[in-house]
Amino acid sequence: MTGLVLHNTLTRRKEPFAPLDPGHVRMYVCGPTVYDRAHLGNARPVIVFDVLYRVLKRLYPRVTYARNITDVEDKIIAAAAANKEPIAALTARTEAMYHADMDALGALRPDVEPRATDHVAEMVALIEKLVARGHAYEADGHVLFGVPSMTAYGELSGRSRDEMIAGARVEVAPYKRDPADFVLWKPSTPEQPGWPSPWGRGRPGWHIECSAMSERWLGMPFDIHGGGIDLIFPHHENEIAQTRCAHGIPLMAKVWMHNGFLMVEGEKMSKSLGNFFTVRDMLDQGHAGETLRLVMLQTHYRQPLDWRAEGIARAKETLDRFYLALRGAPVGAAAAEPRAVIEALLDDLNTPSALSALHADLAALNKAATEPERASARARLVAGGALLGLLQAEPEAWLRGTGAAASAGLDDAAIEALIAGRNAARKAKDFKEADRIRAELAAARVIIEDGPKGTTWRRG
RNA sequence: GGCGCGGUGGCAGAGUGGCCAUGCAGGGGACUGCAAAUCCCCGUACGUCGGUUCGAUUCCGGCCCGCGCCUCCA
Repeated sequence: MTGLVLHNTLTRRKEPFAPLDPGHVRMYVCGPTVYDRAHLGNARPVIVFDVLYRVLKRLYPRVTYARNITDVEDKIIAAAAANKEPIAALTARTEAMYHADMDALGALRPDVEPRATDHVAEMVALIEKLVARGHAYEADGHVLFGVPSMTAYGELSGRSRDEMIAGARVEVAPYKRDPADFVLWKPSTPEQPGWPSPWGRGRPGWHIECSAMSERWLGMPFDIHGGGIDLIFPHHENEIAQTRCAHGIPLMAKVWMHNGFLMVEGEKMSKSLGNFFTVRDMLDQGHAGETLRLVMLQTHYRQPLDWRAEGIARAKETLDRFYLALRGAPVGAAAAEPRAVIEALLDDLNTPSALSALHADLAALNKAATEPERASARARLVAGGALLGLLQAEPEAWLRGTGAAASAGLDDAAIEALIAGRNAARKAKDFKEADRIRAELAAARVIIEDGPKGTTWRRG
């Protein structure tokens, strides 16, 4: 018994987490469709489930985290055509950018990142099984899942087939036997990417890849399936239908977790509103990945998150405070994570509460009197931060700043020279000159602090 | 229309049937050449109307407001 409690969308409540195999926890999270840069909304689940991954690794001997890469999809086809480049070139480039951006956010790489195009055979086999069991049928070159064939359809999203049809706003394709049926396989034209199948050359529908890849890499059933709240319906509902019906099992994944929606300045992020930001946009504006990560973790994962410029600035200042304390403390032996941080995370990943606990540890470090006490308080803070994927940078490097923000103004040597000049003035009691130099540094966004051990500086 | 989520102090944001969130901002103090940082102290809250209860921000119901999903959007 570890004490980990997670909110399960299937039951709409928090439940104690008990792995199917206590020796091996298996988690699947829906990954990117690689046709464009990852935006902030894509980044949220990556960070949320990265924290869960860290917590699970801390609690269990073995964790397998799988996150797919969707590299066949109609938006990809359209984007490649617009760029006049081969699909494989687009997906490979986008995947590399995705990795670079998620690495910048401090997200650990999953244990496996299966690509859809590497699992077409498994998808075809799964669809054949569904056809054989009477859950799918071929019509007009498509293979469709027959929703009425599954009585339990709708358990995750809490909507019945009738409700879905009643609310449907989209015209039903004529080849569907039932308006709720969804595509497992669709035909490709000669220009479109396609694979041979019993139903002719074609490509997979959206949902089937996750059914195929989660089974291939995690086995069935597995422990945790995660993604954004907007994936509950139809994506996850349909994944469940496919997997359960293909195998005749009552459960695909034990716990289904969904992170809340991300808004920007109170509005839905969209290209038409001009508030659409990619992770790279933020990094290019000079924000550190760790700052962006903290913004995400300051709100509980199931709550809606309002992304605001104000919040980014505050998160940066918060990290400055932590790193300021870490810089001033001696490095000692590694320590255990603070209990309060762990307990907050065990309670359905309550990261705001964990951060609150981390602030208490920060205060403890600032108050610690002796060097051994300071070393141990520092180690606890770093260990607690590690669970959240924070505070792992070199404090001096963090405080001096990185990238564009650091190189824009005075360089390190110039700053040191000015500080030396100011200290000479201070020694001579020429405080007017000392203050002038301080103002000069401040104008270059350099903050200096006179301490008992001399003057330190950081970029604000 | 159907399904679901949320409305907490100046701001962000946890949480709880009766006692503290936390951070920022603000006020006071210590320290400092002055600052900065740090430490100490302080104020202000639970959309609305009812109900349950000895007691509700916390449970239940109505209402108002905001948001998400409803066939390929994380």
